[in-house]
Amino acid sequence: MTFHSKLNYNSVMNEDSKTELTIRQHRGARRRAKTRADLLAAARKVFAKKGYHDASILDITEAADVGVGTFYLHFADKDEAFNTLIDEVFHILEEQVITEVRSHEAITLTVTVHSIFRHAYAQRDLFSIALASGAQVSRTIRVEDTIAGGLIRVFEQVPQPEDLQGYDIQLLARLVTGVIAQGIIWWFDQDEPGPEEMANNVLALLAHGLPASLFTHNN
Amino acid sequence: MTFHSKLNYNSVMNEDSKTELTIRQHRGARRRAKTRADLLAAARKVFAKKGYHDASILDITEAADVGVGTFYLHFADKDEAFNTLIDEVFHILEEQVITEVRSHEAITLTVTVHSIFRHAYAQRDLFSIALASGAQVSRTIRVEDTIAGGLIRVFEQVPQPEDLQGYDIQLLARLVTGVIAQGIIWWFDQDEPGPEEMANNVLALLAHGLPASLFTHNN
Amino acid sequence: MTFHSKLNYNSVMNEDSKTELTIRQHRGARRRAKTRADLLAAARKVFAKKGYHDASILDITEAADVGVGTFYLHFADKDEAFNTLIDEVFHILEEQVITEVRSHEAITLTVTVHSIFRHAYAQRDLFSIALASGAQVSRTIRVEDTIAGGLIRVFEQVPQPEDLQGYDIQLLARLVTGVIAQGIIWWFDQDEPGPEEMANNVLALLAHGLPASLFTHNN
Amino acid sequence: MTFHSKLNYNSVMNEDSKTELTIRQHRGARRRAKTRADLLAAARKVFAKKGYHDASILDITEAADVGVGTFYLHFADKDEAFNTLIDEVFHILEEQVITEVRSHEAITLTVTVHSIFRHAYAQRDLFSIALASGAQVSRTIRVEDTIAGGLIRVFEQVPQPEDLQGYDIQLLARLVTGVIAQGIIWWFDQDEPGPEEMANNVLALLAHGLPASLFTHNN
DNA sequence: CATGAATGAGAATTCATTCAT
DNA sequence: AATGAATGAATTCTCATTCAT
Repeated sequence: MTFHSKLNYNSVMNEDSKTELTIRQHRGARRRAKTRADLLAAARKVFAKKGYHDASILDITEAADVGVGTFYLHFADKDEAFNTLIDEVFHILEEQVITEVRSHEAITLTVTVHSIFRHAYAQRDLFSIALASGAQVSRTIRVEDTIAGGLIRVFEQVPQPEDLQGYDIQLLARLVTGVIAQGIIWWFDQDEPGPEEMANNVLALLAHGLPASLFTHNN
Repeated sequence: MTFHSKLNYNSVMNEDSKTELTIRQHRGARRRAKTRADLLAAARKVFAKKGYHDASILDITEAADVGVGTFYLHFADKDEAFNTLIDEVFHILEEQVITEVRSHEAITLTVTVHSIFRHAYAQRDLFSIALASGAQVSRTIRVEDTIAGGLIRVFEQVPQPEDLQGYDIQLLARLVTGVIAQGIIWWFDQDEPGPEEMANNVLALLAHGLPASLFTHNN
Repeated sequence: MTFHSKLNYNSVMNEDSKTELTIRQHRGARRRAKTRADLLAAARKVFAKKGYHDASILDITEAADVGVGTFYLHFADKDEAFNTLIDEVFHILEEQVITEVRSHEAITLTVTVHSIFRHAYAQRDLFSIALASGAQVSRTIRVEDTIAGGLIRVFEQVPQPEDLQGYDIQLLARLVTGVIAQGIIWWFDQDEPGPEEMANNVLALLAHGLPASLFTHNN
Repeated sequence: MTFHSKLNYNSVMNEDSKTELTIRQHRGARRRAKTRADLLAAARKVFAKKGYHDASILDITEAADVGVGTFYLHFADKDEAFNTLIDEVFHILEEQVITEVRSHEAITLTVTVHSIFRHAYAQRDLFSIALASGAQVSRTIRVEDTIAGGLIRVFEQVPQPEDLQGYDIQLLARLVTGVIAQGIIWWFDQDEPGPEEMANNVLALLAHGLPASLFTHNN
């Protein structure tokens, strides 16, 4: 888990800070980071269990075993905590997918989709909240945007760009995102199939489409 | 808009009811139905604007220009008003899709998808709420269930069932639902493309899938 | 049941009232009285079941099978309906006790107490409400006042007034009322013993008091 | 007033708590206890003035000069506050009566009744509410039960049990409770006579009963 | 830094009462 | 006279947020 971006938060120091003080601050900073991590872990648990709206700050602070006021020392409000949580997971998703994809010779949908599902399955709890409550929380970067963004990057690197001619890339990415999102939502209630098989299902659909007989009616 | 199912509410009449009584009852019932319709219209507007959770009963009654108490004369709580709204639209969707599909020689995905998008586009506001808040409201029949249900019916009537062999119909229906849902969600922020073109986009994806070059990396 | 005191309520007549009109009014008056009686009967039932505060006007009008508005045609508010009910029962109590007592040669506590319990047992439902809710309703003549009043009359007619010398008649009447009231309250939960035996119990206590051994400690 | 049972609320302390911590905790706990006491005092005043049903939470918090929400920090609802109040007084009554009675050679009605009235007079306000509203509040241990319970204990310790033969002890205790309760209710409106004289009146009635001339009519 | 008692705005809900028909 | 739809004041209760310690 990485909180580095937040750690300098309070690092503006008192003018009379001495070496000793610096050490103290380090201790404080460490404690602070620990508390913050506790809060985020608790928030995740609580959000997953109760959903965004029914989760109260008290729920979270109790789960984190800290005082109510402490929450506000780390987050401006519930929104911020939620967004932090979501952002975190998505940054990891992005990084991980990028890394995994890079380790292959080319960026293909196959690799990307597998990678997404693998990560989403491991983090089912958060993805549930994100997909269920995302639209409710104003400032949230919608999960779908992240996925769609990843897909667009894949589409743009297609070897024969003419293959995608005629498609509205943006819309296309969205529609494909829909398939993937539903795959993840499927895990709300059931754990089967696992990520690899799920990816295969989705890829099969995306690769060949549905049987022609569903679209026309020849007699 | 049809509230017919509710209009008989007060129409059970005493056998010995006189013309005068009948008129009286009618006036009351008519007023009642009008108020109910106003409330539903207001609820629709408010839900669309603020989302399920941030809409308060007061918001709704003010938009409907009735007293707070009046709301509770017609609905037990916010949930019930919301569900009424959703149910209504979905019953109409179902009926309309079924009717439209029937008027064709065979039930094809083509017809179904076009029909769904046509209806959803006309009712974009409600579909937004339904797709965004659905998961938040316990009793709601999730929109996705309705769509998936319709798709399953289509799948089951495919002329050559062997074409779908190997597919998990339930999951498949879900995944396809995802594409359609994202198509509708697309209309959250923009009005283009219209329903027919949207349907065509979706159908193209579903019929042929994505270009093979996206999946493999031949050199 | 006597509503005579209320029946002239609306009897101020239009100047142009004709004989025919009078007849019509009679019909109206009869109908009016019937509705009023229905409402009182319903109120009694509802008050007995739910208590004063939890009984709503709607409860009463529904039980009486009339419209809500009708209630206000007969009573100014809930209080008035309640008080009417109580007053009625107490007037009957008074009349009945007076009649019964008169039929005996002399007014004795024995006769009075038996008479009170007989009546109270028959009307347990109303007495319950009166004793339980009486203090809650501002304008109500408290039940205890009625009983105490009756007792005072008995005390004042005692053949040898010197027997009561030293007693504060008012307070004494109250204290005795307490015994009787508790006898009635006893019937909240149980129906045994019946009125005659209850009266005997109370009279035994009032006649001889409790055994002396309870008061002193001789060894 | 003793809130001791609640005072240890926050006093469970970390073993490694330092002096500083102890003080901090004490301050919080002290403030909390003070607020709670304020609320109870205010509730007492408000209940006494308006009765149970007409007292609103707002009335109480305004009288206590705290925010509305604060009430709910200390009591689940109006019922709980009311019951707390009643329980408190009755536990004190019980303890006090028991103590006083013990200090005498034997448990006699004389001592018990005097003790009850002495306490009830000092707490007239609360006893009023308790006797007037008791039946309205579901969970309340009815005041009468407490008094009756005390009396039963006295009756059971009578030196010559055969003296009470033929009496239904339960009912008898209730009836006697009625006398005592009416004595207390007498103080609703007037302050005279004081507790000792009141007790004497009641004891006189209970010891010797009423003059025989009230019961029979010999000429 | 951490705490948790206190706060009060805001939400839901009820119900006595009015009034057009 | 009767009706019942509509009203809105009043009440309970919750919870994000503040702040003294």
